[in-house]
Amino acid sequence: MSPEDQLAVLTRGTAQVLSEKELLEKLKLGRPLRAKLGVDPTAPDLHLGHTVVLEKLRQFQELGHQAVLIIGDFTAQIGDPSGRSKTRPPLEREEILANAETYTAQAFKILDKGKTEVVFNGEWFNKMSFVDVIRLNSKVTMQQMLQREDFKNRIAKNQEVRLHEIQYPIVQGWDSVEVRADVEMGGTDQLFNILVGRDLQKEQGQPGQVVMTLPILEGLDGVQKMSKSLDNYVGVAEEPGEMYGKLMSISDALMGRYYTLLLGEAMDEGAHPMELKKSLAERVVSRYHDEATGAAARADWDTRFSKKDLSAADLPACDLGQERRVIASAALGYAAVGEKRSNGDIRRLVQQGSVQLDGEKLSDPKAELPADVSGKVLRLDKKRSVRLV
RNA sequence: GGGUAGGUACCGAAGCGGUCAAACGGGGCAGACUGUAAAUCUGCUGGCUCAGCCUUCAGAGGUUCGAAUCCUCUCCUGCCCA
Repeated sequence: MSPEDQLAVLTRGTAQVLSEKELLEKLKLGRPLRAKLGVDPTAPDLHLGHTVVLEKLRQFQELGHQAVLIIGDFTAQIGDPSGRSKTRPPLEREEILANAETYTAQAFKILDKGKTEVVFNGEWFNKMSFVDVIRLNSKVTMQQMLQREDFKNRIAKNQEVRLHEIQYPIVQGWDSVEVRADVEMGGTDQLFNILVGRDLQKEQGQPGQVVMTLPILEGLDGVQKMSKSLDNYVGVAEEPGEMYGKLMSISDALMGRYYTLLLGEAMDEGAHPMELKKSLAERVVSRYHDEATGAAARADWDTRFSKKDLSAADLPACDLGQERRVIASAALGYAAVGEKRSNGDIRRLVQQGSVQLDGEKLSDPKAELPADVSGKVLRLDKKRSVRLV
């Protein structure tokens, strides 16, 4: 593919590219470009928000370029302040390594493993002496760091900014020098960090990397960015039903965004919003599982929620044993779906009519279930139900 | 280092000796309505063997019949000055 055509593909869907002209020049070099993406293994699950940028990296691979995936095992110990209004807690080393493992496994659902160079940035940072660190710091000015919006805002609001946080962009930037990146991509919140990398490269006599940012995907709440720590995400490794259900819960206003950023296409405004949402959910599930699973998730959802027919749905089994007290039974139900709830929580759900046996509200916490419950469906809340054994 | 303002539940924020498991707002959860959307109304939102009991208001002591509220020390944060 000609450099011009490649440029058209690569810039599609991006938030900004600094600059397209430079990217074109690099493409004309005729060698595979080194396209860098840094990920922070702060939690084990990759979610749809990450896929926006991973899909872009895959495009680079498809065009014959070299993907360089940097696992920020070192940076995760600092905590990226990007987009944060608070200091992020750093992680324990073992936790980070375990997370990194799951992370890469999931990233290869999108990336071509054979064409991806995976590096841990601890490789170089763990070897640095304190003098090296000070020297690295000398390449950047305080004023540059203070230009950054997150810091500016926090300072304006009298919130703390700790010194380790201003190291983060410098450290991430140095990664670009180490891997000699030609292009670095990231969410729009990474603009500052990526620019620091570009400056550091120039400082070291390398050509500066092209900066490519991609729009940030809003989380299920439709307001804040999708993030593990805000628990508003859909993980790429999640169960089909879970994934489908989460996608169905997004607001109509959000759907258009998901269509463009996840499916890479414009949403058909004419169709019924619910149809659009079902189709979005089905396609995303299909992508991370397979077509048949996507269709099955949709069919299951239809019986469970559209037809409200829980009896036919595929539910987790739950053996109550001799237990018949309502609260204790519901607690066993939650255990069966892998959730922990306090008795107070459950009592509340019962009193408010959320807990139901075959569609009948069990609103008295002191009542007991009938002796024979086998085959009956115990509904716990909107999303969770179990089949009693 | 000096001065000063603070540290209350998931977050923000009242309370400043008893009637405080702690107002109010946000968030979250549930019910009604629905398309597991939005909007709206209602309820709940520390734990438990739940009409009662237990553990909380940065931490440790103390005063008091009684402390989130008063005193002492400690830790932490903001702001101003150096």
